[in-house]
Amino acid sequence: MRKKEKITIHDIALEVGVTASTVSRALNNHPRISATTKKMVLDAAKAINYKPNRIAAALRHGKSKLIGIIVPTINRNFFSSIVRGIEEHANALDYKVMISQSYDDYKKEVATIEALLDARVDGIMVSLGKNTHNFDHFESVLQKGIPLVFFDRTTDKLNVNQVIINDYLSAYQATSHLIEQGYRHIAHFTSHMKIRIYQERLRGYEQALLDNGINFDPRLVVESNMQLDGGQMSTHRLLDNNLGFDAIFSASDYAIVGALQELKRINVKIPQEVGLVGFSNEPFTAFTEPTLSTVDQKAIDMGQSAAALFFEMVNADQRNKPKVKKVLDANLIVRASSKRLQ
Amino acid sequence: MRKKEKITIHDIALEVGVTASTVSRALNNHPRISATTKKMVLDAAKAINYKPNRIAAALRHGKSKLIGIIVPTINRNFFSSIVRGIEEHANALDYKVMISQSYDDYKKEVATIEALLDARVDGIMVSLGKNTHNFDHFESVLQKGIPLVFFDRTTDKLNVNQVIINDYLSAYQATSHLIEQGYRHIAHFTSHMKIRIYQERLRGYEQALLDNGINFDPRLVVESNMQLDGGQMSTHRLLDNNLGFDAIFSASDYAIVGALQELKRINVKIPQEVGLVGFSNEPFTAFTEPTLSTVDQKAIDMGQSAAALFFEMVNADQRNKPKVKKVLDANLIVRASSKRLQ
DNA sequence: CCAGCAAATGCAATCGATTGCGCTAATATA
DNA sequence: TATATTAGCGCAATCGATTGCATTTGCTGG
Repeated sequence: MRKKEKITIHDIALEVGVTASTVSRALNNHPRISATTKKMVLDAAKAINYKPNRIAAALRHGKSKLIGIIVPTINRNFFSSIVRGIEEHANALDYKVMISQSYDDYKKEVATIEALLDARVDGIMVSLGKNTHNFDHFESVLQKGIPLVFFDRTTDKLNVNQVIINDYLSAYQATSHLIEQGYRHIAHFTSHMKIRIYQERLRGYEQALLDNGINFDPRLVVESNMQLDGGQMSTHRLLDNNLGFDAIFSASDYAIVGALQELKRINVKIPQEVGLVGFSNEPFTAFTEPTLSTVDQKAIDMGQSAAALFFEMVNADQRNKPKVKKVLDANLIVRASSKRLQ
Repeated sequence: MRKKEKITIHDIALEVGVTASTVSRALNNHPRISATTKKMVLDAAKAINYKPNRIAAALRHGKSKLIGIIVPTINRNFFSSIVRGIEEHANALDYKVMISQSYDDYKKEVATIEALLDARVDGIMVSLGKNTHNFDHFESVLQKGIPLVFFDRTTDKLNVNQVIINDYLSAYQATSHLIEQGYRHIAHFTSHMKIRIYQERLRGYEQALLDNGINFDPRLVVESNMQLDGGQMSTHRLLDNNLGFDAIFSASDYAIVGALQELKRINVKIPQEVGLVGFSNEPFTAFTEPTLSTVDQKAIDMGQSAAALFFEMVNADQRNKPKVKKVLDANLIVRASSKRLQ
């Protein structure tokens, strides 16, 4: 079984009796090629099983039809769903997607940007790492005129297109929900205050308290890494300081599970004694006992929006176009952990 | 701020006063280039911030330095961790990774293979979709001589390199563990019997029963989609048929959570009355109440092994090399749901 | 002093597709 | 009928890096 020769447009040209130029134009549906020739070319292409070499095309017109995506970790339902949304939109337009993970490591994020530029991607979509507070590595992307879209973990220090959810409003609604359920001493689990989403969620939390005549007590706001153990530690801090909280609104589902575990360990009744609301709608929030209320971020929508924004940038004339910030609404999902009325 | 001209080896050549050929060879550390010239070229390259155009290189020597990965869904800790393992290994060798999801859809899997071939990837690594029982789409990959590695969800109908865990042994150990804990009527949740991993896990389950003098009762083996609802339905089937089971070994973590929920709903005590063991060590198994015993598949190891296998194929002379099947050992993680002794 | 050889580099083709420009022939316009 | 258009296609350069085959230079040995 000998190796099949690679078949190129020249083979089609030979077959049809025209030149490669004509074949190329025919394949690209160029208006200056007659319908009959086009048909012959298309038929011949199919007949000899021609596959265009995207690499050659990419070299010629500088488009790789590749989009680079960087997320902190793909290993989260939220991020993998966003990627899914992007992929769906991109594949429909004949683009492929390259995924990289920064693991919340600043250096890796920088290196990944480099790698994507090396790979000559046509655009980059990023959700920032937790430790990224310097944005120089994106400047070179912008300078090269490569479309750049941020989603979810974004920054305002850079003038770029971004897609986010209304973190402020979601937090406001989640907190209001707890208040409606009769909780009054609501704690808040959060993370690095340099990160926009945590700032916003805190802001929504505060405003909801304010609007309902509840005093904001900074001691009830606890920072951690937002992982399971972070949630556990934060819970202990609240307990140890004897702050008498009766609910927790956490900016992360992982942290709220940590709280749930610790509270159950000391026989605190959920939701009767303490109400819990998380953030992200990770699948496991439906698996816990009791099930956890949380905020669904409509990840797939976000991915599709981000992709849509990207393709707008690709098609439109980009010079001096003002950058847009697309804000999606999230969805509070009320489950057992915060429902104590009725 | 005008657009920076693209800088190529010709710019370096001009700078140094040699030709592009020499520059190319110098950059690639060709032995016929003098050390001094090499140094000058390297210095100049750095000075003018030269970035090689991988697309051009790819076109010339037919290597894209891209690896395509296809998984059913990235949205599972197991798969995303495998991808992480592959990525780590690949990036270290200056390869990039393109991830695609088949969503367990046969047609999408076929289309994705096409797309990856179109993108001229240098190799493909696949975990098969649940509904893939025809493998013609891989034949064209093999014919083109493109390295192909299967992992986890593999098939023996194709002569390819593969990386799997010892599903048989893991199931044997999990079942044996339940028996040691005093359970005697152990049910098994499984899925499509066309899929290797489920065959193997069933086999291990059976053999463990046999070796411990327990009768194998086919009515205790329940097939489902292995999702949460599948686990719930399977549990009801067991209950409705009044089969008097006292443990479940599930080939999926999702299904075992479904069982856990249903059993708790009717006040069955876990692990006192019924013991549970899942498979995959999804993160949420540590979040449930009680925590779930499960089998850890060492996903990152698997990814790295798969990548290692791939690079062996790339480097070695591939003709007629016998295909290898790399079998990794998994790890039984005993948590509360199956620990009733002591 | 010159053939002989090796080291170092240049020349030019090549990978496959794209595209500006030009050419031919057919059709339209005057 | 002569000129102006236009449709349809070919020529050849191009994208940037690579590489087989020269070519040049320098050195060794006879």
